[in-house]
Amino acid sequence: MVKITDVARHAGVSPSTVSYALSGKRPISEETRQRVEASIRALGYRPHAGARALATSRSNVLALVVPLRAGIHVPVVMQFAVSVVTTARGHDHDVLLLTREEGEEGLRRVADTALVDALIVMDVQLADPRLPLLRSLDRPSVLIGFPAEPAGLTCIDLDFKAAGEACVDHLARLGHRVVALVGSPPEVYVRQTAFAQRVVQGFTAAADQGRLASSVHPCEASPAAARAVAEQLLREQPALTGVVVHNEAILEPLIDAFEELGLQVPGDLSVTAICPDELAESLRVPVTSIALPSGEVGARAVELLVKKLGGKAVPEATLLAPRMTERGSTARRAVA
Amino acid sequence: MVKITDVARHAGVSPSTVSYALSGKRPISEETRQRVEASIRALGYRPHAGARALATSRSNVLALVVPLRAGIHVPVVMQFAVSVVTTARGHDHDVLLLTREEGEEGLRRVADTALVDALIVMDVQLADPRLPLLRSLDRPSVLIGFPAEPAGLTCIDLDFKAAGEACVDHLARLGHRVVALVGSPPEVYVRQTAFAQRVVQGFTAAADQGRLASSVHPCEASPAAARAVAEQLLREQPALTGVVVHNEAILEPLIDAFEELGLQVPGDLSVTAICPDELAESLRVPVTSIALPSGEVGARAVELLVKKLGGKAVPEATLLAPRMTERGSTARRAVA
DNA sequence: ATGAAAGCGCTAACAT
DNA sequence: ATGTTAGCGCTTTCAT
Repeated sequence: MVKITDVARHAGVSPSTVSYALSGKRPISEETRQRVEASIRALGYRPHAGARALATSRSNVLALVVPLRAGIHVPVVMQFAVSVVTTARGHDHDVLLLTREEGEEGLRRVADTALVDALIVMDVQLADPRLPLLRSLDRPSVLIGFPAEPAGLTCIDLDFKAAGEACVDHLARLGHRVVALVGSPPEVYVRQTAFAQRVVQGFTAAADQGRLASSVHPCEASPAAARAVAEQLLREQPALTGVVVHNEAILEPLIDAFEELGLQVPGDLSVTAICPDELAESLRVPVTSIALPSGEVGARAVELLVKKLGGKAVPEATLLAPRMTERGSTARRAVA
Repeated sequence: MVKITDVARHAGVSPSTVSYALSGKRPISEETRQRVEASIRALGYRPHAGARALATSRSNVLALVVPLRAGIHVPVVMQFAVSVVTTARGHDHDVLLLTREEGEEGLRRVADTALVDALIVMDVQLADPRLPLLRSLDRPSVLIGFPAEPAGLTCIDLDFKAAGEACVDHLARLGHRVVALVGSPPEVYVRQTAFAQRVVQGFTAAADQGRLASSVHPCEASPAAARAVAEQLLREQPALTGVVVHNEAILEPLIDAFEELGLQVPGDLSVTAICPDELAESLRVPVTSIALPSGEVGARAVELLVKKLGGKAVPEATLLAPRMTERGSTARRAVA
């Protein structure tokens, strides 16, 4: 292994000069900088990550904790992870992948051993058991999603409440008076995952304010469950003309079920969703939707973390405004 | 930060005793071990990862290079990654996530800086530009997939050739005489991704040997493309009764298209696939399939790597035998 | 503008 | 069975 002293000898300078030439933390004459850089290339020198971490107490590694449980749409997690890695690399950091299964002990481990400088935690629940730990850790973190008590933590997410509202407002503007929210699987609500709750809040609030009749229906991630919900809605809410779907897995089967039950989308029923744009675009009936901007959230999360690592203050809460794209699945309510 | 000398002082022993108590690399009297462990807990001591890496030249971190390109089924990648992380943790290792976009320079970087001890590379192509680098690196690696020239490398994957054969054999045994393979998007073949090619080889070889008429059809990952292929097959191969699908994204739309075109599955057409079990199970018509065992491949890859790190020899090639599960989508050919 | 040298926290000879 | 100590490779203070 070629080390900094090898480079120093080859360039005829001291190790510290090589170090400073690399970091730019003190002025180096143009001439010696050239010689040092030439030697580095000639010898193929790479600073040893562990040695550097030891000397600087910085590993330049971020931890990313991903969920892998029922009811979470996998491509969203993946896209998020990729965007975190890409953005982190742009700031000279690498990313250590942790699963949620490691629990609090896992977070403590990577933080206390100084394996990582900071942490990004996905899939935050309203009362997340990891919150006290994250508050007490000596390393900064960013949460994806908002817990019930976000004080003292840095959180970022799509503004799901606003997203729920935007869907209802869109439907109301098109003249719809009876709307339903088909949501995530029951376990997601039982777990009190924040984002699912917030959609419900926004949906309900906007419906109440606009004096729409509304109802909420959790739904398992299976075509059969989608079919069941569709049948139930037709039976119990015959006046229904607007549906908001917040469940990637059943968006397509649900629309299929409605059509098989004789309802045209958007002729008889307007459907809008909160889901990744790629999904909304790819369906047989392209769906008007609020984008789930996983890539942007990931990138912003890393940027927040890098700022915190640099000692800069960052806002505790970052809510990304919902962005709606109209596609073919919503239309003005047909007047009977 | 609490360090090993703090623990030593607190326990009234030397730092090396603490170190050895932790590693078990030399005998410690039961009594002092107790004292040391008590002190460790009392102080909440965690060895500094960087310091340890510097002293041992082992970071206990594995690199995982994931693809994120068109034509790759995301859940498979994710499941693989999770299984790698879980298995690695079982061997006291962590996982650094790299995207393929970092290229050879990225691999060289994490290897030469000693950030990682070893590498797992997914989505290997027949003539992968990273192969020479991986051969020359001073750190062990395991490839997921087989390049054209695997000599000197450790590779593991499902035996895709055998999988292609098994599908044809299954169909042949049911009396089918004209079969088609609906494969991955064209770009996957153009890129010469090994596994796609091998399915074609196995499919074709088995068909030729069994004297079945056969044809191969790449297919984009869109319902429209699936529909087009279905129509083309009916038009050009009216005698077709058996289809092998190797393309997760279009398995469901393709079956839908066949049925819309008036073909019952499995009454008129037997369909078998190479795909994750969860997908095959979840369809309206559960599909007879060869499992894509991402979890097992990930776990085995880590185990191979850990063995290599331990200085043990491992086989260059590991081919996982295909495992077929019969579900509702294949049946004996109806005799006209 | 550059060099010398003292750590960073841990492990593993080399003692005893 | 345990202690002493010399590094591991790098950064950064302190000199000059």
